Amino acid sequence: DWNHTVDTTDPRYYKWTQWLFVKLFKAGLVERRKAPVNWCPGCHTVLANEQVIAGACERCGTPVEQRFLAQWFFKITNYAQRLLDNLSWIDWSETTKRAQENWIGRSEGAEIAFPIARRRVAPDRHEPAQLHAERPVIRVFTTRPDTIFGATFLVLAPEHPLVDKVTTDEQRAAVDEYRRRVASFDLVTRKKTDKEKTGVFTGGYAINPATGEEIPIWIADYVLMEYGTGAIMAVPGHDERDFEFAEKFSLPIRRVIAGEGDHEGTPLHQAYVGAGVLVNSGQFNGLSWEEGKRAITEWLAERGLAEARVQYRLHDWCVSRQRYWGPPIPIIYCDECGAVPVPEEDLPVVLPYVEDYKPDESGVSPLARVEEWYRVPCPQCGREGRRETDVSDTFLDSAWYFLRYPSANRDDVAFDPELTRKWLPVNMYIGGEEHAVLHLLYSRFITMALHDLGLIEFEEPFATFRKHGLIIKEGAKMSKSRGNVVIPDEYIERYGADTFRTYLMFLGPYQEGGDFRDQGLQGPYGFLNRVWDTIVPVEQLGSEPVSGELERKLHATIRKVTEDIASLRYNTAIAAMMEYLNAVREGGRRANRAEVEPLVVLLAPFAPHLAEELWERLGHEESIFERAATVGFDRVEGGNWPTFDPEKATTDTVEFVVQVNGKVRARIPVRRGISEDEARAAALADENVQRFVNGAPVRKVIFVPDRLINLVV
RNA sequence: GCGAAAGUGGCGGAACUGGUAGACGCGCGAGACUUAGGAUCUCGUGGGCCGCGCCCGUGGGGGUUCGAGUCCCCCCUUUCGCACCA
Repeated sequence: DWNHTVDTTDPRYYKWTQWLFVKLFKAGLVERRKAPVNWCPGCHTVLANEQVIAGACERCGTPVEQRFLAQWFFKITNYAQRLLDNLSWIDWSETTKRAQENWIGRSEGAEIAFPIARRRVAPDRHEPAQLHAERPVIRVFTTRPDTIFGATFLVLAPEHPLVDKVTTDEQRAAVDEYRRRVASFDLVTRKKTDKEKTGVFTGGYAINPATGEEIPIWIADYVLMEYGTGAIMAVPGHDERDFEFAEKFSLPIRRVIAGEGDHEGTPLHQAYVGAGVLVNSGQFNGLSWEEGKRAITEWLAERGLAEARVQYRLHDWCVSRQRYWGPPIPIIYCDECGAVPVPEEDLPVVLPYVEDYKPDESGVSPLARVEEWYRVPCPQCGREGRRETDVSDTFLDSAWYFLRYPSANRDDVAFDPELTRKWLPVNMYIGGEEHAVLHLLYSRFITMALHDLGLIEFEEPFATFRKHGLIIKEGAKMSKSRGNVVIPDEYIERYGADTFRTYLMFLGPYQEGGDFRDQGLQGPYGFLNRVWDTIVPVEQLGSEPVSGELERKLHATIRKVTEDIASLRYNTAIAAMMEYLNAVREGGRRANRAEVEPLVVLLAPFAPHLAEELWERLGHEESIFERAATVGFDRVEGGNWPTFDPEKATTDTVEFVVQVNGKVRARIPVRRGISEDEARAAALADENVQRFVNGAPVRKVIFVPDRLINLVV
């Protein structure tokens, strides 16, 4: 519907994107904070986690670095549990749901406090004073509190804020050197799982709250600052990564879980991560690991040293970008009032025209170079203020666009409540799988947030989501560098849009994509031409009604096409129409009008131009698309061609396959609803069957209603 | 490493809840019509003995069943997600 288009770069659209930002800001769902963020050196901007694909920028493919910067975040993590829970009832493809599930990454465990020990004193040194006073703690997150008696050391992420505090003078140089090295890696290098473990000892110790032992504190880059607390208790006996680390640096490995056939002294040649019973764990010995988890967490919690906790892998959505293109973030900074949202009546904040729009290495947004634009008074106190010069992520634009369509022509509201109630949520959404954790996740979050603000009545934007497949060319992924990109215009010029479109639907299952081959266009091209040749000139069409086998075939085709369209099986829908046309043209006979008219209607969604033209030539005033919208075997109202009706359209007889000892020997017409005995008699009456039974006694009859009779002799 | 999906003619792909494997299309072969055709039409087209017919055939091996592309177990291969997430 061309009267309802949206353009996210139009100020009349992004005004409402900014409005949305302000709404969420006022609801406490937006926050500016300093945090480790992904920096793309190619685009000169920060990126959200979802936009880092295998360590590289989603747009340009440059490996991403980590930087510690103040940025705007949407608190999507507040919705982690709901985003996860709702997956159980929305009708989405399993793979997409699983991708979101993995991305949200819920794990249950405990956060445990390990008090930092007084520094072990070398004989000729004094303890530094600052470590005595408070006994600060290192908090770790673990999913295996049951293994705490086996925690023989701690590992901090190199960026962990307590690293300085625990590092001793002797180790200072080594620690600093290691941290520098890690900082120089991009994320691809850092997160490689196959590289050897590295790390250094800080010189500091912590107290294992379960055993009371002093255990060494290390830093290593396999511990990530952005997950959990950025620190782990290492249990080498029961964690593969910790085991590898302990082996390399000769740290103690202790068994605290005994699997089947193990006892407390069974040596560990690799981490044992399976189920089992607690050993070497004091009063908890003998508990199963599941019981152990609960009991140990409770025991530590009583002493204020632990807390059961759910951890998500999902992070808050970093929405600031240092690009030029994008809606300016509608915030004004004021020395007195802080970050003040732009009042709704002042929206949109229009992107200024600039000559030099390219971001640079400095990390400062291009808008920060436009002083006359960013210098504005504070909307609250009127004193000198400064606009936020970052723009918002373009994924924010698309996270709510579906709400805008019905209200696209309204400048007074983002989306009209009445229209929204009428048209949304989206019934069927079809898109690429690559958006599983980008667009689809963001849209769900925004929808939930708007729901909670009372602005819409539903909390899931897309009732049904289906992914489309990827189309490859001659067996290879299309790419500009390979020079095998399909340019539709070239094909449309040669074969027409109808052929091109029909071929795309025909070349494979829609949800799996397929292989685009130039020669393949011949099929649909010939088919559509044959449709034309069969119908034109219309004066020569016969006027008899559809009858006999062809009538059955027509009903079956209407049904199949209808069902296949609904289930996105376009390739078989088209095949069914081809089959039907072949039957109509069988032996070069003249087609009847009643035989071809329904075909034109069925074809309309695939070859609209052809169908429209033929429909007109067949003498119809009414648009084919109005007609097509009413077709369907459960939705036909009137109409002048036969329609499929499961009650009426069935015939009395049906062809049975007759097998003798499992081999097909005959096909016989049999009345519907026949009994097993009657079937047996009918089958035995057949000459061919008699030949194979050859007088032998029938020991068993296998009877599949409406389908098959198998005589076992 | 974890998870998921998929392996069917020369090719893209059909086959509903187990019931004549290869629909439909491409390609190929033969023929017709044509001055000609890369247009159109007709017929043929999984493999083998190439004769009715029979035998063998859905990645490999086993199993369940009267009957398996379809269900179960093991293996192989490919593709796609996630990936040092504690």
